[in-house]
Amino acid sequence: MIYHISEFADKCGVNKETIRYYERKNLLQEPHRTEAGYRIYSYDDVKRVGFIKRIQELGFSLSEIYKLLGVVDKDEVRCQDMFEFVSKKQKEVQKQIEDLKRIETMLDDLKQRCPDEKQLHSCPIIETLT
Amino acid sequence: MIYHISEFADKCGVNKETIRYYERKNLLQEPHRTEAGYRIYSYDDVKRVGFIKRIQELGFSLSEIYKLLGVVDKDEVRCQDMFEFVSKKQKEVQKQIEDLKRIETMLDDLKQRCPDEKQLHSCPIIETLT
DNA sequence: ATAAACCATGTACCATAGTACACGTTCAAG
DNA sequence: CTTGAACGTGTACTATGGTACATGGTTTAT
Repeated sequence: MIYHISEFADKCGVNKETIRYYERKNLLQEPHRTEAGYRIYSYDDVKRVGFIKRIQELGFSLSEIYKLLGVVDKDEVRCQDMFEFVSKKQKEVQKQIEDLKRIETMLDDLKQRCPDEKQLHSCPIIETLT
Repeated sequence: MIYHISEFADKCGVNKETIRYYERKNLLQEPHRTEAGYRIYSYDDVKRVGFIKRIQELGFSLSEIYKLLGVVDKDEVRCQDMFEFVSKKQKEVQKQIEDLKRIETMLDDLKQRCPDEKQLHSCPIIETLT
């Protein structure tokens, strides 16, 4: 199962320019090419882009993702200090979860103060949070 | 307790250009001015910027924050559809929490595979996640 | 009364994460 | 064997969220 760039981008749910962009940023290795120079992708590449998009949504920057992918690519250089990197990121993630839980509560309170389910007024919740 | 822009920005922990930027983006209302036109801020403004920065870190965009602040500002227009907006955002936040928990686990597993606490190799974890 | 420090406005610039476009080549169908 | 879709490269442009700077007015301390 191999794909050219358009089909590949479709399978990944991204624009094909994004694929070329990820290649420039080294998130995707140089793909194999046809005789004519057309890029060729495999299903593994689809999974890789899926991973990128998923953790990107969770607030990882592309350069952080590049670092993390060092593990997948077994790259000595990027794997240096991976333990520290992962530990630091984990702390961030834990804090983020705690904060999001508080935001969830805030949003809940905000909804509760919405008598006609259309308008919200004189809400002290956000001030409480500040 | 009133502040000019530099002291105000310091109290908020942001650059003073950021304050002017937030003003342009209507996240901060036009401040009062001195005779000479200098901006004047209060402690309430500090709390407001604090709120903005805090929920921004949690993945809210400035335009979402602008919308949310409609509640604080008791702005009829921005409060329209606030219930729907808040409900939608809440679902997003819940999903984000779930995803972050999975990422936390992934990071944990990643650390566990780090025998000398310095290097990580041949890790199938990320593939599991993809 | 003059320099330093601060403020104003406006515009330019930066990074991140793409997206679009121009221009040329290749492939596949009619 | 030509025409159109898909591909290649390179460069420009977009949005978001700022940051920096040029130019000029204001305030304060000496």
